[in-house]
Amino acid sequence: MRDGQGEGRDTGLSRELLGWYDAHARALPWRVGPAARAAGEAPDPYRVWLSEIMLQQTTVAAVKAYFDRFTALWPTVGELAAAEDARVMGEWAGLGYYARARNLLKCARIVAGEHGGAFPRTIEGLRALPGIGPYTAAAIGAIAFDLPATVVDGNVERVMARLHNDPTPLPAAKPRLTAYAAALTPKARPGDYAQAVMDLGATVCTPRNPACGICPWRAPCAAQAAGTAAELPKKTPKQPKPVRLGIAYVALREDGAWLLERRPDTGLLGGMLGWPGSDWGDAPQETPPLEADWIALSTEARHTFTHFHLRLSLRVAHVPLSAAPSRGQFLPPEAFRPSDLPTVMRKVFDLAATQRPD
DNA sequence: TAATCGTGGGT
DNA sequence: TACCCAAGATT
Repeated sequence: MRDGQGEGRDTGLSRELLGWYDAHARALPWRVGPAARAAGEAPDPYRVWLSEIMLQQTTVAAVKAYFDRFTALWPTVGELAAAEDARVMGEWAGLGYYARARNLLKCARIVAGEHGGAFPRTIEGLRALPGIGPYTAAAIGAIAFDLPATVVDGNVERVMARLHNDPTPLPAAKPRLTAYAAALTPKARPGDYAQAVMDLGATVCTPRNPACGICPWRAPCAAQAAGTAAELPKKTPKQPKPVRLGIAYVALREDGAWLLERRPDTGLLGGMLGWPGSDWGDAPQETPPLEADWIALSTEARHTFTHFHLRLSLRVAHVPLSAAPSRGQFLPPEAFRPSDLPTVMRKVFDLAATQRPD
């Protein structure tokens, strides 16, 4: 499909984009910018990996503080590998998609224990590690090791759909968009190029109101010519979110300890701390974790997950030192920070700590 | 293949 | 308010 003409065009396109990146690259805590890179500075594969895991389905703005905190606490993969599970899960709390944190630890321990602390330098080797899929393997390979790998994230899908004015809805369009992206990937500076396409998507070729007027790919863009850029990419309609109901129990012992439980490693909020409670469904049943004078709060906690809305009714109780719960364990104040809780559970804490029972 | 898995910000 | 979206992986 790619004849001599096409090859030349593609080389021109990547050169245009790299030139734009040299002038407009975002400065990011985990990034070695184009000037420093040209001067020979190499990125730290640990920092590249950590940032890529955090950035999965997560905005740059949300990641920055977590990245700074993690790298301050654990500057190397070996130190992260030696951390306690509960500590890492607590630091990840609030960032979401908690399987990432569990796989982060698994991966760190494999790299530290089986690879001498060095990340594999091949796409296949990276891809074999927990939490590293097709995108992340390509990103680490290109950015950390300058492997000629093609990254395809949401930015790249959008940029390619517009560049080729492809109306095929996602996710069905992904294989073709991947082929488009692969055909454009240059052999020179693949790491900078990968970051350049993503920067273009994040700052110019945005989902809404794309800034086509300042785009380095304005001339070759088929959607720009057709006037369809803002409508692409097409996506298949999403399923409506059902409402689920639940009950959460917040017990405060007289010495200031809170009754919390560690959720199982699999499923929603896996591996995180939470308040004991009912199942979440159509008709939750009262399942208090201990006998007490439970007081119902008038305000429920509302939270929306990826695929359902949750309304949690709250029950609070003050209990004596002799309290013997059937679930969970009492954590004294010095062993528990509200920031260790996933957001939905922190909402429960905030309501229980501030609402007056009635 | 399709469902599951979080959260905060923007519109 | 409600919906969309963000550097996806796993099963």
